[in-house]
Amino acid sequence: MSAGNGPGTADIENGTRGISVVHVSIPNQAIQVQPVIQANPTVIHSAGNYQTIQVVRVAAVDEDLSSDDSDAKRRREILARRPSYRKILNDLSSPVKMEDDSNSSQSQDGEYVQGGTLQLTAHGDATPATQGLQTLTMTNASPTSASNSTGGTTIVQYAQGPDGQFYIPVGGTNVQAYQIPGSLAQGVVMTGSPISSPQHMSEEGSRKRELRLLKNREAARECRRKKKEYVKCLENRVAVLENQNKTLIEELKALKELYCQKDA
DNA sequence: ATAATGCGGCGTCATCTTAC
DNA sequence: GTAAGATGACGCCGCATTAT
Repeated sequence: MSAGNGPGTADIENGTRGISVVHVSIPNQAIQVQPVIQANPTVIHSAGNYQTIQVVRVAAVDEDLSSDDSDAKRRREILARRPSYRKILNDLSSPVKMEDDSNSSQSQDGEYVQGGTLQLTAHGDATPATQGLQTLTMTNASPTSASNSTGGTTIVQYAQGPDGQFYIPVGGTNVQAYQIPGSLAQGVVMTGSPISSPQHMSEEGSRKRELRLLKNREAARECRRKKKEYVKCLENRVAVLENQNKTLIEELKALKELYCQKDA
């Protein structure tokens, strides 16, 4: 859909689940861009003499969708779960690429940093580590992680004993038994005795659980970070639209005055 | 000084989404 | 269909601010 009224144009793309992405193009001279908005390339794309902003439109609960039963169902779906931030950001055609496991994100100063899901990379000699600690790098893990962190990258130290178990130091002094299943530790060559007995099975189960919790912990942190970023993005859009609204109101006022003068 | 309150972050669980 | 990732919901905790 496209609407061209006066100096500006608007295109609406139907997104998923009641979300529409509205592309609004208005002349450069009709918009004053605040620095904070310019710092966020997801908001404004410049095309010649026009600035294009995108407005996410989320259908209100009672809006339009309530026309029939299928719409009611759709509405329930919307209420049940909003689309993921990844999806929303993709819909916005944002430079914030959320592709597969290589999510990107925006840092506080507007710079985009590489981020994403837990990515384990082995460093050093991955042979049985009775000779010392090995490290795993977790890309874009939270700085508040229990492990050592440097600017979005968390280093997890571990040691592998002669029994094939991996040990992760806890609190710098304690060493907690922790075996990383081979299928889950990407890029890490796992050695160790085969696990078959019921006791080993239960140990394996609890280790799997621990690993799942660890990964989910990291995922939750990442999700919160993305959510904050998303909210920040929306706030920026609000600022843009308020500014645009103000400018248009002033323009309208000026045109009215001009018209009245001409009429008198 | 201390209780009350609000806020933000965290860990976990359950469930949904996505990729294969 | 399944495994792994993403995210909403919940409860907990620590910290800052405010009221008493």
